[in-house]
Amino acid sequence: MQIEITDDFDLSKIIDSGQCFRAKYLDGGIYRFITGSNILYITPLSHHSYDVDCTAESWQEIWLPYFDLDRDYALLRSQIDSSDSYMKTAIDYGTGLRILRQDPWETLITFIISQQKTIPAIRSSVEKIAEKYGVPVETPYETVYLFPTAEQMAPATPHELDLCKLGYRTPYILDAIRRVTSGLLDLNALYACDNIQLFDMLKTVHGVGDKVANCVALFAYNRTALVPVDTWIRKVIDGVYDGHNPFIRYGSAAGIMQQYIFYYVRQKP
DNA sequence: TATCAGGGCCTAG
DNA sequence: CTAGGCCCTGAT
Repeated sequence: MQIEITDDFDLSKIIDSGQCFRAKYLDGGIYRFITGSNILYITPLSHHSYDVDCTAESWQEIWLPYFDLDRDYALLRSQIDSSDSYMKTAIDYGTGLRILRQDPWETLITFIISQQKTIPAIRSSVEKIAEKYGVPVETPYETVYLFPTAEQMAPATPHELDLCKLGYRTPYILDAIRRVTSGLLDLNALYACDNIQLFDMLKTVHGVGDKVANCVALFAYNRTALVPVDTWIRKVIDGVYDGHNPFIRYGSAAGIMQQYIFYYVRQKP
């Protein structure tokens, strides 16, 4: 099926933006995304048109929200304070980025793992978990292992998880599994919570601090007013903005601005 | 081979 | 509130 996307949409930038760790580029111009039990192969054609291997219903119900395509990013970019030259540069550089609406469970586990790891190391651990506990799906291109649900991960032992190179994070993952499978933490119910409630509930999980909670809120629950502050963003706030958080002023788009700057500081030559 | 930092968080003091 | 420790990997 062929679709048209006229707003900002750059698949390579999205994949390299550090918010998702299983999306990838295959050969032949094909990009692959996974969410829940859905797998998408998408190929840019020409002039805002793309080939996707899903049905119209699936595009509408799953992938359109996944890529946050209801939001007008070009409009957002046009509303930036032009006196903020660093922000302007970052946004020009990162045009095409989008904030994904990912699966909350996968996002929670992934960002617990992310602490004190490089992106390649995160990818490796997440992939190992999928291969060990996830359901395999045969596609025309490859065997994909879906990211396991909390229930599917429930039998995991500390020794098994150690094989996924989680290090000191293993007890954190076990705590997350326990809280979700017991109903103590209902990730679906959190969609209805306000930002503060969501943030506080996520932080009840051992190993989830401010940064990880903000990442899950932003990259799964699309809470774009929230700004994860990691070491890179910290450096920009301190070095470029003299310690003053430059994102707050953008209100409900603050988290999106953070993503442009995160991408810029990581990728710029 | 050795060293270092990596999208932090928890605990003790 | 702050310092130190944490398990491991990828990069140099």
